[in-house]
Amino acid sequence: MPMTLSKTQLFAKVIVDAPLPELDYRIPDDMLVAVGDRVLVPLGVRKVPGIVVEIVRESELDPKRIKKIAFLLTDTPPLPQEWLEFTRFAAQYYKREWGEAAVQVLPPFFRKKPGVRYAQSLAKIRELKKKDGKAQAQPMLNEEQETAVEAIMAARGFERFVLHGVTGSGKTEVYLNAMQKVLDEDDEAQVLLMVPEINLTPQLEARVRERFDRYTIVTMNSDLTQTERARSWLAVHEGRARVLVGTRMAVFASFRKLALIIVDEEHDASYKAGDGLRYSARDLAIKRAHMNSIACVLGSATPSLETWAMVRDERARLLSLKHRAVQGASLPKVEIVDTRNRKFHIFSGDVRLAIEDTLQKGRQVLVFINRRGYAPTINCTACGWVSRCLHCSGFTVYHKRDRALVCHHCGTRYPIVQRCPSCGNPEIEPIGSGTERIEEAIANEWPEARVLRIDRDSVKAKGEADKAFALIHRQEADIIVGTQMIAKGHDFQHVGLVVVLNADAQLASSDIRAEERLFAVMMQVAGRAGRAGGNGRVMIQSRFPEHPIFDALLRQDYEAFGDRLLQERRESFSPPFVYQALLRAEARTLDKALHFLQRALDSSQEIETETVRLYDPVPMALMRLMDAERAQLLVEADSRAELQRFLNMWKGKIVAEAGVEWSIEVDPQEL
DNA sequence: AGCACGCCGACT
DNA sequence: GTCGGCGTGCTC
Repeated sequence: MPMTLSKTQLFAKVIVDAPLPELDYRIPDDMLVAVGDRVLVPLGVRKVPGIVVEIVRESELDPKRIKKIAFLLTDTPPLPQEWLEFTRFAAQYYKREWGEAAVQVLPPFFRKKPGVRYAQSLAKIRELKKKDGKAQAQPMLNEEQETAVEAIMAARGFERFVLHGVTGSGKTEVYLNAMQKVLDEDDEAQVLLMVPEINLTPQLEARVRERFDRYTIVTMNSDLTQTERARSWLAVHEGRARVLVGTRMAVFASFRKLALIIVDEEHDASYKAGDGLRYSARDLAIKRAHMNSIACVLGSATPSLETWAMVRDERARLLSLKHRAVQGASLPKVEIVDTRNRKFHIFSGDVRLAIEDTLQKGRQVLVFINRRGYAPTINCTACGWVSRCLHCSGFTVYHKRDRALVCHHCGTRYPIVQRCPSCGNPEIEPIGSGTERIEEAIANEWPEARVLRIDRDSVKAKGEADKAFALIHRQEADIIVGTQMIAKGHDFQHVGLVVVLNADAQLASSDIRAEERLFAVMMQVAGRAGRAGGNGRVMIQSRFPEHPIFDALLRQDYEAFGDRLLQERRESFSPPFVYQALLRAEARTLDKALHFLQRALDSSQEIETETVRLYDPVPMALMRLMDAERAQLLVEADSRAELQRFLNMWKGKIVAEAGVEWSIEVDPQEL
């Protein structure tokens, strides 16, 4: 019987970067398409990038409506099944379409049709070869570190570890050892080391590179150029790179053989994506480890309560580093300075004395204030007028140096007013203090000291921050005033005193996570003092010195702190004991946004559920942002599964309204 | 998401 | 009389 050469028509299910489900396309006879291939497909009048997720023999659709795949991108091997499943999970968990999530997390470079220059840079890319050198000498581990590494290596399949230890306890050495063992064991194995945005410093990268000289290491973060990012991505995708060090986006890299995931500073807020797919890279890292049956290590001096709850109900194994591994490092002495009866402007008498004493000893002082600008707002002394943004529902911040009133939400700048716009009074005064004002006060009080301010305004351009930090290391500054920026990732050898101003602002916050964040930041700030030579001092000014947070802080006792907060959360039915999602709406007017949410709330009545609770629509904390008025509706459930089940049913019932933009956020970090 | 189509208001 | 506003609907 003669061979029939008529080919069977095949169809590809393709995901694209749009809120659309999988779309069917005809595969041209001469095109060899596989699952995971990147393609260009016609969509409406345009051509868009897509990914083939399935190949089928039949389509439900009217054949006339099915278009052909326009182009097959053959520049990279197909995306592996594991990556497809992982992105599908992420999309469905965060209530987006698969394509939106998957295409968005590919490096921009791989979202377009290749040209000549593209091919050239790709060839250059592939020059990054898999290395195979000699083993490195390893620093000695102490007993705790040894135990931690052994526990991680003994993991069979999926297991969560929480590596808990203060600054200087040697967490990094544990990561590096575990990584090394995993890499040495299997010469295909790959490791993902995730770091917060601010921590991917050249210093850390250099340390990892030096240690893993024998392996190809790549990094991934938003500072890389498109080509650099593509090069890293491809090296991991093709298995040439064995180690990926990256920020939250790295969780979506495509691996050949992922064998270990480490999330450093897992409590850090930068793991949560603020736009697009609002994922938590830490949560997804755990899920990905689970899907790959491998270990996931979460490291922190101050674990998030979600993570601490895992430890306490034994979903994660706690590995504690209680002793300082770093030579010469000692715990700084923490003092709470009672400012209830303040008779001073910025620094209490004790703090002033301590600053002078430190300067005399030739050591540096770090002053930490969590607020940039000169003053949070300006105020008319006669009628009480305060400067506000025209586009947002917030005050504008007085920036003295720039001679401007700046909205920190939308960036709008306004000229300084000479007289009150409301009553004409020429006396207008700054209210409160930011970094600029503190800098000014210090310069007045200690005119001989060299003062350096570090915040987002003083080190705007790329590289300026590194220059400023270098200045500190060379001891060319005596007093450093700064925001969070100075708290993270940098080891200052000559700092003898850390002063914390304005810790109270966070204690007064209504955000349930404010206290845990304050604790984390203060532990971090405290870690800046006394890295070398001991006798480091930390002074925290507060009007609530009896607050229990300080008790735990004095003893540097995270466990007690975490347990107390968990207890409070349990009693108040708050996360991590309940699971939350928000339905958000924005419109030209608050009424429209609230109306939409009310309708969505009504539509939820039809859904049968016992444990899911919906709250009334309310304006958001920052109600107006860039001329949009915003409101939200909180949904709570006793389990993730219940919440997911409810959201899946609810999503289909929500009816769009003209002029109202809406979105669902799963596991919001702020309400 | 993008993009086209379509139906009402102020401009060369 | 046309340019352009954004409301509506569709994309395999």
